[in-house]
Amino acid sequence: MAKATRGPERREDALSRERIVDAAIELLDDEGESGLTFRVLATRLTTGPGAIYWHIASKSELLVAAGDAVVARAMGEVPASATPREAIRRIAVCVFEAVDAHPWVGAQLSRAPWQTATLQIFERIGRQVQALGVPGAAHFTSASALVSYIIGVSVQNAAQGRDLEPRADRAAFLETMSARWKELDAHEYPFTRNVADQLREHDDRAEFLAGIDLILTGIAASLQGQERGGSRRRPV
Amino acid sequence: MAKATRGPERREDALSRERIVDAAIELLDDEGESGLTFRVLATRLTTGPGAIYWHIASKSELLVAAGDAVVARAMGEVPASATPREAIRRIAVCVFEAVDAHPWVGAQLSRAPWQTATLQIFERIGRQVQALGVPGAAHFTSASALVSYIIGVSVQNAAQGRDLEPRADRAAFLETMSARWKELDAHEYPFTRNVADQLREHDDRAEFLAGIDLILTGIAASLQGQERGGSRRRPV
DNA sequence: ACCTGAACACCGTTCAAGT
DNA sequence: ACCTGAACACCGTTCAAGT
Repeated sequence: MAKATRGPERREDALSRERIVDAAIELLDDEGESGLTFRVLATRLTTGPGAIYWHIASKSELLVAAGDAVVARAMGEVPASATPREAIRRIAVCVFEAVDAHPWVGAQLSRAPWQTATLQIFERIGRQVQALGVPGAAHFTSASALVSYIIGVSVQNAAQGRDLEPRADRAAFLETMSARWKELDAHEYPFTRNVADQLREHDDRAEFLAGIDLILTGIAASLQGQERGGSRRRPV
Repeated sequence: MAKATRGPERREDALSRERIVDAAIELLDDEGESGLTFRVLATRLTTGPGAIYWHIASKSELLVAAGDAVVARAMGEVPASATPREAIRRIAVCVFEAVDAHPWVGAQLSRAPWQTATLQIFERIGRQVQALGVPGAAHFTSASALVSYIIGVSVQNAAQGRDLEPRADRAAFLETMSARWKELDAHEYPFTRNVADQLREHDDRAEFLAGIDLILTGIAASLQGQERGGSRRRPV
């Protein structure tokens, strides 16, 4: 099939920022963060390491671009939903799963905050915070808390799985970890020992959403306190 | 002053795991994460790079040990407090400030979750969650949400300041960032544009605590939902 | 047991030289 | 304008050899 491209004709195999970033994402997914090397990347693109520098200034710029691209695609996949609360949960899950599928994005998100990637998430969450009826003055704080939580947990979740062998039973991992918690010093770690069983049975995605719900409940409670009315609600 | 040490006498300048870790922390604080090099570290310890490997297996082990040490010291400095709610806020602030003072710890915390450092925070928070009256089955979830938020935000906050010049007015940084937000595309980023002023005036530490409060409020509200009938317990 | 420091196998990045 | 690939200035890590 012939494909109609616009703009000046380019060699199919010509280097471009876009091709480089896509190859980098592929390489990062295949080999992990330590697998991304200008030499390997150049080989995959059938060129030399120097060629890449014509299109991209540095490795860190490449990582930022790759992270932004992944987040942008994830945001594009957020399904529409009726209520703001439900929308927030969906955006959160999309970020969580995107980072889970591309663990290196996590490192990127926490390394470069207020980058395009974070901003996209912030904007999407912010609109829903607004829709929730949060007063203007609290927009930033509420959205910020949600975004921080979403990114923070996603990153930590991804880091957790990153070192596991490809299919290495997550269950087995939790099992050993739980066993280790039970062997902790009873005087130093009483709480942790007690919840060791809950660790074994827990579902990361569910815990993540439970945290979102706690924050949403907190926001809702604050709303109620703010609304005029005789009886002061719970303190915020 | 002569100092009385116990155990076998050792040369004052002998290498030891402890001395290496302390030197590493100092180096990391001075020069940032990229400044920690086995060669530089060896020079500071007036030895060769190979010597370090007798005491420590790898650079990543060194980073973990350094991070653990910093967190342990920070936890030691948490002041006592009357209510669980206040205690949680204090632990949170201590972590936040420790990571702020040692930005490289942030990367470490999110790179190696469920490491000793995280566990220490988890344990401390968990005890207070328990004291809050959260039912046993929700212990893990509540503590986990709090710890995730605390670490997540601390890490992102540290990453934010990390690239700033030593004293480079944070205010100036927020000013430029705020200005940039106002120039964003009105169709793509309506929310972010609107809160650009709030970004400029915001206080990271205050926003952080506001988020903690939202979660605590959420927990308290859940407690109340759980208790049937009269709400005899005071709000958290 | 503990330390030394040269050597190995890599990196990111640059740059003269090509097309 | 864009690409090539050798070369530079580093890394973490190892290991024979010393004490």
